[in-house]
Amino acid sequence: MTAAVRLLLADDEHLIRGALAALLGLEDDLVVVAEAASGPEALAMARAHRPDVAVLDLQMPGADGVKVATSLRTELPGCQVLIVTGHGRPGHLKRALAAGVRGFVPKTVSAQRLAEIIRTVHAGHRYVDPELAADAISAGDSPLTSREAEVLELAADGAPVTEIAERAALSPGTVRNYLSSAVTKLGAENRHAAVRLARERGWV
Amino acid sequence: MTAAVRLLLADDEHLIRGALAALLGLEDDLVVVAEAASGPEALAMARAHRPDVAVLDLQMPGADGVKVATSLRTELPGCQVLIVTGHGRPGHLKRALAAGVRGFVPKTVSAQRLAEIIRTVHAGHRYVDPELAADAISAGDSPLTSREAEVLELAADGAPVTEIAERAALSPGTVRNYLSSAVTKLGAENRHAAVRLARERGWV
DNA sequence: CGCTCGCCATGACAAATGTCAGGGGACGGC
DNA sequence: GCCGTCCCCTGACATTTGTCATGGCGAGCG
Repeated sequence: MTAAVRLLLADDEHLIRGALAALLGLEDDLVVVAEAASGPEALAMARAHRPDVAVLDLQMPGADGVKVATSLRTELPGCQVLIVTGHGRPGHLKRALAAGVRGFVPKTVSAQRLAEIIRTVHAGHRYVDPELAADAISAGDSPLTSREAEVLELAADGAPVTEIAERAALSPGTVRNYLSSAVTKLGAENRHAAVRLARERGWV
Repeated sequence: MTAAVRLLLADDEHLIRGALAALLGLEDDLVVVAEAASGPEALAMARAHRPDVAVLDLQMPGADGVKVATSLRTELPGCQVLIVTGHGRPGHLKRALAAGVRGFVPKTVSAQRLAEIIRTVHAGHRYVDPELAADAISAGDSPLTSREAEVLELAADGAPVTEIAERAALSPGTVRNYLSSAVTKLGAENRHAAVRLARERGWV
């Protein structure tokens, strides 16, 4: 018989992580060798235990799942990464795939299904939740240029133009122009609605 | 021996709900009699199965945990409500307690601990996570009047004043006055930052 | 009864923001 | 080399905001 798949579980919600560990541990061919509650901790655990598959939550303190995946890609090329997320936004999926993530599923799947997906990913295949994939495709690519996205992000917390200009080392007029074009491209009423839209689509 | 505590589990994330059901089911004195993935479904399940304790996620499609709790309070007075939440904001705790919720815990607790808390709540006691309680106390009460909060909420999606005025059936000038006073009270830079602050503190 | 407070409104002014029309420079593709 | 695109800026303008002063109305309270 082949050895069981060694898993790393990372999620900041102890309740979920523990429950998941217990359920996945019931499968004969899966074994949880490490758990982590934050991004940095996940990295440390991965280095120490060298799992076959890392199951990462997208939103974690310290470093999010995609960042961790990026680091793992170079440090442990043999370790496949599977991202699990509560509310998946189209842009996140794109970023995740770009980071070399092999699987991307919402938390609405059952544990049974997750176990299957883990096996799929471990076998070298990819798995992306069909619904999330459809969202990502229909949402399309971000129409924003990098500067537009950057300025929009700085505008996210409601800061006035002058402050954004300072933080971006741009002239206030330029900031307003970028903001204006971003708002137009997104079809929003104003920059704040634009920020919301961009966030929803995962473009910031 | 006494009969086992009958539980209703409601959470839109199947992964968590299933895992939780499995883990809590392992306890001798707990039995999961119903599961739901949305607010309305939770209500229907509660009516059908009349559980002793309802374990509700705070954020669910349809109706959030607090709304469900309010309905349950009148329909099934014998059913104690325990709210579980990912990221607890101070105001939510306050609203929950006002709705007659008996327990309020973050998802960072372990399943073991949750089982104990369920027993505590079923025994007629209350339980609030110490950390969340501290946050709620230090954050204090909302300084906003009801109209200020209402207008601020309508401003949340970045709508212009005229639109807010329309939706609130107020004059645009009045809206600006309320917004202005809310911004002042919260010590924010502008209304959008104010919305963020109020959200963080759970005041909207 | 007078007081305070929340509620709703108006009008006016200053400041911030959204929009438009420009113009230069860099860089890659045809 | 020319063209398109993105980058960065300027200046001017209309619109939207934030802020303030002011007033009327009703409810709760000493």
